[in-house]
Amino acid sequence: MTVTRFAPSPTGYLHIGGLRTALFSWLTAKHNNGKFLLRIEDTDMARNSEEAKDAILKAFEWVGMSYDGEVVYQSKRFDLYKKYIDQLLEEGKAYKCYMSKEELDALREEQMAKKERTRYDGRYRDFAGIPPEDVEPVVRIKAPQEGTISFVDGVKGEMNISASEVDDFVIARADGAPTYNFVVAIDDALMGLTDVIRGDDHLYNTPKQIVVYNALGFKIPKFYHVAMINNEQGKKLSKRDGATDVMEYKELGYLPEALLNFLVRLGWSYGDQEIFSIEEMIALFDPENINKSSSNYNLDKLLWLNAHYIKNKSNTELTELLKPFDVDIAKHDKMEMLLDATKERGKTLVELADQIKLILAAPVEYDEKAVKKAFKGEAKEILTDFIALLQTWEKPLHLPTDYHEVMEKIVADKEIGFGKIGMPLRVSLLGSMTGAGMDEVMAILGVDETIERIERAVATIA
RNA sequence: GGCCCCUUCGUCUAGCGGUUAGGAUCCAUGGUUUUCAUCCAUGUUACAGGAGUUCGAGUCUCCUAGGGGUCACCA
Repeated sequence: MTVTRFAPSPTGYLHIGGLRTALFSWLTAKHNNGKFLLRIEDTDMARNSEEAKDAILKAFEWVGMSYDGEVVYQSKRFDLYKKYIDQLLEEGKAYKCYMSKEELDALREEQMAKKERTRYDGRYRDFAGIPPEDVEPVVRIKAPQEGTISFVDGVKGEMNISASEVDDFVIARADGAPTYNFVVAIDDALMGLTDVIRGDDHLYNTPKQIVVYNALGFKIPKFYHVAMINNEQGKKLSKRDGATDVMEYKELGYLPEALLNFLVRLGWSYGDQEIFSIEEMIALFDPENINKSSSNYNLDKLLWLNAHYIKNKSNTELTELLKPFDVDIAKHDKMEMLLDATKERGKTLVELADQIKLILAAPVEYDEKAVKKAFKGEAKEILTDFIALLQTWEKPLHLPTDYHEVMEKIVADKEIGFGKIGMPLRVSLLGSMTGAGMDEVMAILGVDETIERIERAVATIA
């Protein structure tokens, strides 16, 4: 059975790039009817935070990616790691290193001066003498001293790393706490991982982890190293480039399905297809098709996808989604009409909410440019006549088409173009030059409110 | 600096030895619309550079350039 995982360290919010690797892992598991596990990498007590962990879990909840079983916390598994450290020590596959920090620093400086790669020189690997008393030892694992460590990466292809690139790295700190590369290998093995999909930045951890797998006799999973997401300029994504925290997207009015659709197409594709429902992603995703090269974040595409998903949401769903954006129209008797008139005009829920607010609340001020363009010439006269026409209209005024008839009448009577009445009317009702169709707006407002708004506008025209 | 990875329209990408190098987004233009948006149509724009292999190279090899990753008792 396919088992994948996402293993964040709780040092901050869930990053957009992290969400993509999580998505790839999740899709791989779902596609194969396997399991997707979540593990919190909190071995570094000094840098962890409970809030960060909660924030990550919350982000997962928002996008709807569910994990199987219980969340695994590495901080609760120290006894287990200790057992393996002792085992390796006993088997002679690991050893205590009494090198002090000062000595290590000196070694590094020397290597850097000689422009060599900085690496531990293995001085305690076969140490049999009397250890210095004032140094708490770390435990180092014996890495192969010659040859190459090879593995097939599902994204990068065949990888061959020279043994000289991997030194006898620390698996237990002086205080006994295990280190990252050690516990990752153990947990991935014990949790039954078959496929490890993670960021490109872990590529060089892989040979180290393979050393651990081999020392402990664990089965090595398949690795996939996914390239980074850069900003539009191809540089590392930073907060200056817009939202990097997944939850910010929620606040900015993005739909999780749009964000996921956007992310899945960064580094992966299925022919020419752009729109993927969650079900389609699951059905079609294959990590073997992940691109080798890094991709750039592109807001235009996200916006386009978001608009697409908003347009295709039902009005009922939309009323719920709009609530956090100060628009509660669940009980509005013209709810359907309101959304039909606006849902194609907002690329985000924020924009959609703004459109609706424009209709719900009478304008307190009129857009300056709009006034200049619309409230001029015979506008005042036309609007006044329009009010009169509405007041004396004998047919029912309920539907947009009803109001359209009134518009047609005034256009015919006064022999003017639609624009002559449309523009001043729009500014009168919404205070702006753009927005929903007039017929719809009037039908939503009703005759009384419509007339009131026009009267108020007329009063401002000199 | 050592080691490793990457490079097709501005951006996301298709392509897997023979294509007028395709799609999407963006932008522009036109149509629809009382405005805006939607929608539809049309258009501009790409194989980083250089050698080779081959009858033929975006696709294979090498070199150069550019970009990125990594070298912790951090994850």
